[in-house]
Amino acid sequence: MGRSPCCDKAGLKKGPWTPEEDQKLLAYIEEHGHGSWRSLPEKAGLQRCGKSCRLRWTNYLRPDIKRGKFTVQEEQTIIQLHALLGNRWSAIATHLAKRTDNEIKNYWNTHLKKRLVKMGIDPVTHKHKNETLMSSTGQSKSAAATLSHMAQWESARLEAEARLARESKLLHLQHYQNNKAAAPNHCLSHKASSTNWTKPNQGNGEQQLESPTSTVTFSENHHLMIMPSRENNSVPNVTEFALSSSTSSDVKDSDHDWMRQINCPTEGVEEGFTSLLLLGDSGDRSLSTGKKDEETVAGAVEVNESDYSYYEDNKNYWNSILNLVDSTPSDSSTMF
DNA sequence: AAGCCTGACAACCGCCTTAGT
DNA sequence: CACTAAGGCGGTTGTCAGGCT
Repeated sequence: MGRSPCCDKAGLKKGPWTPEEDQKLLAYIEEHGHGSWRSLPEKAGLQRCGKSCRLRWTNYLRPDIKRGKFTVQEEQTIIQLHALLGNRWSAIATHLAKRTDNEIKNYWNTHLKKRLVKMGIDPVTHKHKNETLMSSTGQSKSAAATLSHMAQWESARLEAEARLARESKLLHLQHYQNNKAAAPNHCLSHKASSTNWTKPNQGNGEQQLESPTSTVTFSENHHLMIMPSRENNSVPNVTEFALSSSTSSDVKDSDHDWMRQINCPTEGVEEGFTSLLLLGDSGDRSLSTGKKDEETVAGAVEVNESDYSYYEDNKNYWNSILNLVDSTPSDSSTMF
C-alpha cells in the first residue's frame, strides 16, 4: 500500500496557478520565508498542497530564476553535462546559473534531444548511430573504452565534488554554530551520497576527507585530484576511488595520462563535437552558416565523416566536456 | 472558419532519500 | 534501529497556443 497523495484532501486546488495565487505565495514567502511547505498553504491562505507551492516557488516564482531563451552556451553546457551525468537534471542545473532542473529537463526533451536524434546521435549514449558499426575495429574499441573510462572518471569526480560540497556545508554550519556568526548562504543541491565521510586531518591549509574506500585531499589552491584505487585499476568505480594528492609517489604513468586529460586538456583543441551539434540551430549562431536547420546539420555531419575519424570527434567532444566541467561553478574554489 | 495536429512548458505523480524522533 | 514526515527528484501528463489543412 503506497503513501496517500499529499494533496488528496478535498477542496485543494490543482492545475495552473492564477496570478492571485502567485501573489499570495510570493507575499507570504517574502515576509516569512517558506518554512515548512506542509503548513505553508494554510498560513498563506492558499487552497493548494505544500508540494504544489514548493514546485511553483522553485520553478517559477523564485526571484533568482532566469527565464526565456537558452543561450548557445547554455545549450552546449546542457548537452555536455547530459553526456556525463545522464538525466540527473538537478545536478545539471547546478552548473547552469538561474535555470531550474524542470526547465532544463523540458528544454532537453523538447529541443535538444530532438536535435541530436535528427543528427543521428543517440541522445542517451551521445554516440553517433554509425559508431556501433565501427566498434568491430580494434581502434574504435580502444577509443570507446578510453572514452567510457574518461566519462566514468569525470562522473566520479563530480560525485566526489558533490560529497565535498556537502561536507563543506556541514563544516561551515558547524563553524557557524560554534562562532554564532552568519551562516554562509551556499545553495548546494548536489544529491548527497550515502557514503559516510570522516575528517581525519585538518590544518596546515589542507583538509582531507575520507570515506571507507577513498580519500580526497584539497589544499590551498582548492585543486581536487582523484586517483584510482590500486586494488582495481581497470574500471574507475566511484566506490573504489582513492583520492590523493597529485604529488603522490604512488602515481603511475597511466594515472598521469588521465590527469592530463582531465585537468590539462590540450591547448587549441578544435571545435568539439558539441559545437557541431549546435550548428543544427538556425539563426545568428556564430558557427552557423545561416542555412536552414536540416541543410546545416547535413553539412556538419558530412564534414565529420570526411574530415575526422569518429575517434577524433569523440576525443574533442569529451575534451570539451571535461574542459567545461573544470570551469563550471562546481569548481571547489567557489565552495571553500 | 473549424477542426486537427504539434510543440512548448507548467504542473502533477510516485518513488526515493533524508532528517527527526 | 525502526518508523514517519517532509523534501527532492525524475518521469509523465495536461493544457494551451500557434500552425496547418
